[in-house]
Amino acid sequence: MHAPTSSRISLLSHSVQPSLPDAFDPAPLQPVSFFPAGAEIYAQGEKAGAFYQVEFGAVRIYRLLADGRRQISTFHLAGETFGFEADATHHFFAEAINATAVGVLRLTTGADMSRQLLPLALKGLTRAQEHLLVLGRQNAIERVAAFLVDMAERQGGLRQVELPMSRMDIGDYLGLTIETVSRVFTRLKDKGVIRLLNLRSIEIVKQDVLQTMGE
Amino acid sequence: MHAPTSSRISLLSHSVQPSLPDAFDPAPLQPVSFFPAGAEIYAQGEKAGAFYQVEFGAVRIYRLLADGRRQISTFHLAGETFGFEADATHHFFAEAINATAVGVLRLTTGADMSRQLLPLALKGLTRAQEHLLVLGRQNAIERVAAFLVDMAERQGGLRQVELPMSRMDIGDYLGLTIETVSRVFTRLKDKGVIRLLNLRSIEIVKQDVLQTMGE
DNA sequence: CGCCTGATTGAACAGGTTCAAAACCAGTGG
DNA sequence: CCACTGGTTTTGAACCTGTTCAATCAGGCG
Repeated sequence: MHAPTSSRISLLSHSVQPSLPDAFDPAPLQPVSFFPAGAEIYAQGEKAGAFYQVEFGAVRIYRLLADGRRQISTFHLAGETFGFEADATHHFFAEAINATAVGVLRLTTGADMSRQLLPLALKGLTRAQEHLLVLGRQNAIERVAAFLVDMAERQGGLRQVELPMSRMDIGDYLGLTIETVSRVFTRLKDKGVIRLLNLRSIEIVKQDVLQTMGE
Repeated sequence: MHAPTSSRISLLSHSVQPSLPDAFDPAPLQPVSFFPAGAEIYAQGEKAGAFYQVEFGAVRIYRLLADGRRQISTFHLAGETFGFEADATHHFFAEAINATAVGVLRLTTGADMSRQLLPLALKGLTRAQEHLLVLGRQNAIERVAAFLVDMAERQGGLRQVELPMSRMDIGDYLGLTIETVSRVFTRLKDKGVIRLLNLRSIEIVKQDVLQTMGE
């Protein structure tokens, strides 16, 4: 496991409790922890008790099978919140995809906390259930299309989309191999639906076509 | 849309608000609504604003693609609660699988409500994310094994498991066709892992083997 | 400039789907 | 009680999409 640039443990056990900011507050939370690319933020089985807001960078949440197969359930981009669990244990792994900063908040058990967390939990639940439809019933092209549309929306609906993650990550998110992801990108490019500006950024040329494919 | 045996609308718009029972209370909630097999409890796009607890029977929660492909995200058995949404709109369909009774509760916006709902939402989130691993990374035999183990656990861990739903429902839950589901059942039977007592109930003979296959 | 990792492309393969037919089961009526 | 009937499930065979294995290509960093 990688160590974050500023010790995670010391921050989590920080004895001075900062005043509770609004979970939706776009301003940075305190304290902030930094993780280099690939660093583990928490592991499955670890004790939970904090939650996190991405300041910059990107985070992948995933689970593993015994033989190493991996399923990424969500990516979290700047501004998004993650880390809340049904019980005191983390059921998933969280890793920084790139150099990432996350605001860390210890959980209190207040009613306010519930009121703030519930909308986030419900939104996450809806997203997860929508992703089930993609994995259970859509083919490779539809999966990639849905992924690109989602990423574009989360980045403000611009034509140009930044993909902070590798093909491997995309594959493990969409239940595909890297080869298939790569082939689908090529296919979409040849059809003139997208343009590959470089490995990590694409331009959506035919928004409507992509939209239709992914639903 | 099927009409429930006692009108859903009249129950939902019931002007007398019963005292709020504990969401975890195993005793029947009031009022109770009855639905015959296949009846719609709510539809995607409908206004949300109530939640439900299964008294007896079983419920499927699902989403559709434009061409009719269906993904069931969850089954709810007796005692389980469903129907909470991220906003005022239902994002999924809910249908009775068999003759089913559900307790109906109108939502209030209190802090108590948040505190009661949050654990349910978080549990649902964890379940959905675990199901993502099944759909994204497991093959047909592993999916069915995981499903049977889950159903067995939810029925008290007994050897004999009742499957209230059709092969079609199981397929749409596991992202498989009915033919594949049927073939896997046959394969598991031939291996001596399960016995098919009748179409809707199976006996788990080799619990350990099934367990290992599904993880 | 060269190396090393990640991405792309190619060809053979396999698991699950599709299409089709037979078997089974539950419910109904004689 | 049994036969009929409609729908569901099982079984079979051909097919297809995505995987696997392998080689080439590209790009970032020392």
